[in-house]
Amino acid sequence: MISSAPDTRRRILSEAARLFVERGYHGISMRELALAVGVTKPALYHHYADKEAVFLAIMEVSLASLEQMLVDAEAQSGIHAQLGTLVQALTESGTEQRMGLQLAPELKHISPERRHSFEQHYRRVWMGGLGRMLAQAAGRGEVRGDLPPTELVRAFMGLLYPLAMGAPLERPRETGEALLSVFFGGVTPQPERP
Amino acid sequence: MISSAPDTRRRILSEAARLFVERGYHGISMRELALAVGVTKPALYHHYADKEAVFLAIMEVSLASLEQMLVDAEAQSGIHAQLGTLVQALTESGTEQRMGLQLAPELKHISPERRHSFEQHYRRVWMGGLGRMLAQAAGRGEVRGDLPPTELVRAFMGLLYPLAMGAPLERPRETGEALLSVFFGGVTPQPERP
DNA sequence: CCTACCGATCGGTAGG
DNA sequence: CCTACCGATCGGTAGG
Repeated sequence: MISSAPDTRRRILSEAARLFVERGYHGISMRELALAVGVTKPALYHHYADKEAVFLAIMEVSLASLEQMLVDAEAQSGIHAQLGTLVQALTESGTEQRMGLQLAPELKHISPERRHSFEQHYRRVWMGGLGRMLAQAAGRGEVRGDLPPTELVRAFMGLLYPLAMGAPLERPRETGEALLSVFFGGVTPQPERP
Repeated sequence: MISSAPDTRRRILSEAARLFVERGYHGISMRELALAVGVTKPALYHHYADKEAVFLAIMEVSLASLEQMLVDAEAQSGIHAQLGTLVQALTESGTEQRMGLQLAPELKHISPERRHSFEQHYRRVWMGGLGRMLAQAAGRGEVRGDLPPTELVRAFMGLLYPLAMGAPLERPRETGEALLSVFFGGVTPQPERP
């Protein structure tokens, strides 16, 4: 006889992530989540201490997924291949992997102690990882050195925003390539460069 | 004897905007809002039919402000001056004018009919205005013609994202200029261009 | 004493 | 614009 606990936990996180993205942290109740999963509400509390624990578990899983994307990207050589790999991973990944980015603004609803702890982790992994890649690229002369790495990270994260947020894109791959092309080359025409 | 109703309405929107940005649509109650404004809860309902009406009133005011920024920007000649004017207006404007951008994701909590009506208005004014400016610039050869205007708008709105969202920036003017510089020139070094 | 739940209800608060 | 409330639902927990 096999325990179904791990599967139940997985289904809780999957349904909760979908509902949190759709309606926000305060937009769903533990009752609705329980109904969507197909268990009773007290059963949710058996698996997760409270609503915040459910939310933070989703964020941790998603952050681990983003971290893996960063590792795969950094294994490439050259900033073009690295960010291309990252953008491709983001556009090809299911909704689940992007949810960390989509749900990040909802962290404001989590109690300060738990929020700050996770935010530290998030910033270190995600913004830290991007910052490292861009700073090393600047060191190799592959990107402009006149802008602080912070601003480069900001610009790149801004360009990634349409890939993660809002309604699903019609042609995510093409949009990803277009955004990356703007990030590297800008929108000013450059007849000299083919 | 002067009626204080207009002032009360203004204060309701001001406090509500602050609270909605801080804690999200479902994160504040009409009781909290009444307390913050210094009126009773039923008094709120005297001025606005319901919670959604308060939220949508904030969005309409903010969209009118964004529309004025677009008008001022379009009066400039050349896409550089136009977007520069727009970014400067965004970074110099108080928090109030940016709230339409910050609160846009919270529209998902508004009932479909009222939401769709506003979203149409929003898209026509904001994305439509940006699209018009960028398409005309492409027609003048000031921006790349190989990317669809939709993608150019997406890229620009993505770059604007850090200006509006998240914690207030330390040096908004410099960040605005850096983001605009990436939008126009990209991050690839161009030794030939001074 | 464990995992995996159940039906019922707690004290408070939501929008109106 | 107030006091005084409503139907319902909120996040979380009781005993078994």
